[in-house]
Amino acid sequence: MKAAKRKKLEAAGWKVGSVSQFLELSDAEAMLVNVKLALSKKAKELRQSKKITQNDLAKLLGSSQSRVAKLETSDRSVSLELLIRALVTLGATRAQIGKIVGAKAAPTKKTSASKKRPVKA
Amino acid sequence: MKAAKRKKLEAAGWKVGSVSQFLELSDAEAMLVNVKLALSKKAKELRQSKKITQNDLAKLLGSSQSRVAKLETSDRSVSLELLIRALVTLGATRAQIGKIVGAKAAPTKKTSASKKRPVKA
DNA sequence: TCGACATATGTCAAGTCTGACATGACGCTT
DNA sequence: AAGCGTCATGTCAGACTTGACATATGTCGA
Repeated sequence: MKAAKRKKLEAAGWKVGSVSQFLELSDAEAMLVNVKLALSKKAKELRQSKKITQNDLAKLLGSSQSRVAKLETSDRSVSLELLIRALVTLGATRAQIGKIVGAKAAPTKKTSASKKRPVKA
Repeated sequence: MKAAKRKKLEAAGWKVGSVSQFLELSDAEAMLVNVKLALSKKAKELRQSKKITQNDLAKLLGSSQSRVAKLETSDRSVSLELLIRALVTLGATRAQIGKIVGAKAAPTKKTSASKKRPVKA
């Protein structure tokens, strides 16, 4: 990296160096995990309050019971998009979803050993 | 679908039938498009306010300039996840992101002919 | 106990997203 | 004009996500 560029980045508030990228990424990653957790929790609550089964919701979503189950247990294999589609389908408004996303994570409840990466062994 | 089940769903507020699923899905889909638009707009603003280039951000994200460009132009091929990673990396807080997600869509500005699906021709 | 239902977990083929690369367009500075 | 920096767009192999299915576990009432 050229000195001029480095200077520019530092001026913008970056600690330039290989460490920075790593830290920023884990920040974002951790944040995403929390958001997903909150969203899936809400999805489960909403579905249950509507008194419909995972299978019912799956049909409304054009998906399957197993995916809805994974959705509600925050399985690694569910995307943010699916989570939000589920919430909207369950009647959540954009404002409500925004509120969940914006809410600070609850004071680190023992988030039992989150499993490691091998989505595809 | 058995009558009992249908009754249960209707009680929960669903118009049961093939139409319902379709409507719910396009609802969710449209909402997601709007949210993505808002997020990418914000990402571009944030990056520019930090006076860094797409390439700089790409490095911080562990991605590439082209993907950041697609990100900022709301290309169909960018996920919500990437958008949010970018925002966090740019320093946005969870609350700020939640606010964007929750904000109602601006009164339908002429969203010039959004291209059709062939992500992969 | 059995059967029906609801939910959880594993697997997989098919579809989607990603980083990387190539290239094009535009504006500046030299 | 040529070179450079910045951003946009197309393409592709590899990684990830999805719906579907099989199967396991738990619950409840007959």
